Amino acid sequence: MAERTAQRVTSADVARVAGVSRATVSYVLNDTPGQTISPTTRTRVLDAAARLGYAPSAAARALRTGRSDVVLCLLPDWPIGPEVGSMLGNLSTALARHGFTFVVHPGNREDRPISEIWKAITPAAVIAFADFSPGEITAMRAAGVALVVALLGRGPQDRRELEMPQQLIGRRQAGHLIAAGHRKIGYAWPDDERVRIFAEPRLAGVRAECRESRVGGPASETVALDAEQATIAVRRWHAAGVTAVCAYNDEVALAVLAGVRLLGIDGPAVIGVDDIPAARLAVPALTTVTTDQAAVAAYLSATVVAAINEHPAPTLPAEALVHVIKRESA
Amino acid sequence: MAERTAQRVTSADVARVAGVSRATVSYVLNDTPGQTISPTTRTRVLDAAARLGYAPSAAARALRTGRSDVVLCLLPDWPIGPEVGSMLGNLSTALARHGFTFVVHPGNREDRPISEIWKAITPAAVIAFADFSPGEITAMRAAGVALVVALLGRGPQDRRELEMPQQLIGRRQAGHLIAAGHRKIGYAWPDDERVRIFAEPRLAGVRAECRESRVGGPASETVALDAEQATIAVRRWHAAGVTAVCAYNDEVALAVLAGVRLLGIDGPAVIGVDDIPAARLAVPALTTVTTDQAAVAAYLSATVVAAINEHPAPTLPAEALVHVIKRESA
DNA sequence: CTGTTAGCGCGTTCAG
DNA sequence: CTGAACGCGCTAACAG
Repeated sequence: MAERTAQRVTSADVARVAGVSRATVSYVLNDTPGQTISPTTRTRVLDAAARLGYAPSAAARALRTGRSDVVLCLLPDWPIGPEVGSMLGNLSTALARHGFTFVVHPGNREDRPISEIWKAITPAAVIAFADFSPGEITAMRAAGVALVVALLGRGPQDRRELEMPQQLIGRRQAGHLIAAGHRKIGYAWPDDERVRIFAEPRLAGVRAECRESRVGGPASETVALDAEQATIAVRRWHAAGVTAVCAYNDEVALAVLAGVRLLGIDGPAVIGVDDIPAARLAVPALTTVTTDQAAVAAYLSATVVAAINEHPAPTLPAEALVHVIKRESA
Repeated sequence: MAERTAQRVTSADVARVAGVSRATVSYVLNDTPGQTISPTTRTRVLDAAARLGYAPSAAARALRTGRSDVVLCLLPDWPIGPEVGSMLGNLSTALARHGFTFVVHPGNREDRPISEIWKAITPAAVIAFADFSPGEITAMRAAGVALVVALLGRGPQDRRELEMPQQLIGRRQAGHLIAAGHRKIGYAWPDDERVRIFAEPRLAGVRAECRESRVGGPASETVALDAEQATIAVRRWHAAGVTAVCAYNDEVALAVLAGVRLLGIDGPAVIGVDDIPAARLAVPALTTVTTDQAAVAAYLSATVVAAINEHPAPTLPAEALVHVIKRESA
């Protein structure tokens, strides 16, 4: 009995079974424009491929075409929550519809230079949350990466596709509080340097909204995720006459609420970001702001696809992107 | 002025600059055993490679060797929290130390057959949370994927590396409550079919611990993430004489606490899983159980590396893996 | 020892 | 619709 060495099925196998050349197999399977293949042959090839379970080697294709259908996303090393998680899931779905395979690299950037990563993947595009260095961008371009997107960051030379949505979050928070009659706003800044990249545009949004409404600009206090420590910030706001606080996210908001409770005062109104499950279970139930992650994902997907095909970039449907969920805390 | 077409640097370029053959370049760069290269030549090659910024084409290498250094992790479509996120980060770090590139695919399995994904990546190993079908496993093996691991699942033929830690979580929860004197335990089951794969082994752990301690086995109630709805379960437990509840995770635990608060009763003790930030901020502060994600990641990494090198698999240091964080709720 | 030549792996694509 | 070459790195066989 022969050994059942499970060999990879190649286009040569398909060609042999179908009784045609490898070139023909390629033309049929790719629907190559400008090549006319008789229906009979086409069927034979398709049948053979199906019967053999043929799967083209991604490596060979990437080698030949110089580009893969993989879109790589580099995650920063801060803890990602379910919100980002669901956005990535949506993005994956959206890109899949355009024939791209979406993968995420969760490693700390310090582990190994990011060049190691895209070298191992040969992606069509790279998406990152933080900035790239100019050298990195050059190197990637040279290696055939079609598109490099930095979602957030400071470099003026970069595209920052997520900057707007983040600012919008701050604006909506402040707008909600101001509409409720508050005239002195506080900002609860996260006690984690790593999320600064998100916190900055959010605070900028709050600031802009306050300025435009001529409301006492945000009094920013750093708030750790600890009731005891949060009391310090709460006391300061209290002394400064702040009546409402925009928090970086729901967790920080919960910390503020915990601080208020600990002090036993009739604290400031609080509004969070994300609508984590714990938000609606808190006392008082937390008013918060959510982003339509599916819409963001669709926008990012469209951006990537457009750039790879050298089409103009789509515009962000900014208005409908962020919603306030009104509960008891503000 | 010539066009500055940023061409990819290939080993041929390095060979030309160094004045040697491509084979020599390969030998030097890979430290090929059994080949002795003079220090002079070696330096010349290394220098040239460095100067040109040479990066071997992963595609070509994968094509030639039939294997890439990528380890692919397929995520299920349930929301992943920071805990899993940090585990993936640790796993990435650990695998990087062994020369592997770790990527995660966050897409829903319904989007496209998973075969599309590993075909596009040609990974050395695939890790998934749920089971693979036998057909999938065969296909992957045939395509050269060295290792296929299902972390959780039911197929007896699969490796289930994470089942133990999950059961351990349940055991620790129940053990803590029993040690505190409780004699009738409840279980708060999540209202999300997708996490069943985690919930089942955890509940099994609780059940086992109860049985061994001859304690009133877990009275399981489904608890939605809503205070109002949680009261139903709390009432039932109350009527049944349950004095302490193990929750599927911290969020479910918070829902139980919210239900208790709403009823205004002197509710059961509650213990969660994960230690999310909101746990310590709750009233009462939530007692919970955490898993040492770094240890799990190290173990998984070792498993993957061992399997790829066809070494025996390591054993899981089960004992030190799960810790109780005692707060006020239990 | 030191290094070279040659051919493979597999899908794509141009000239026939 | 086919033959043949190509993209790039690896490695067996071989010459100095």
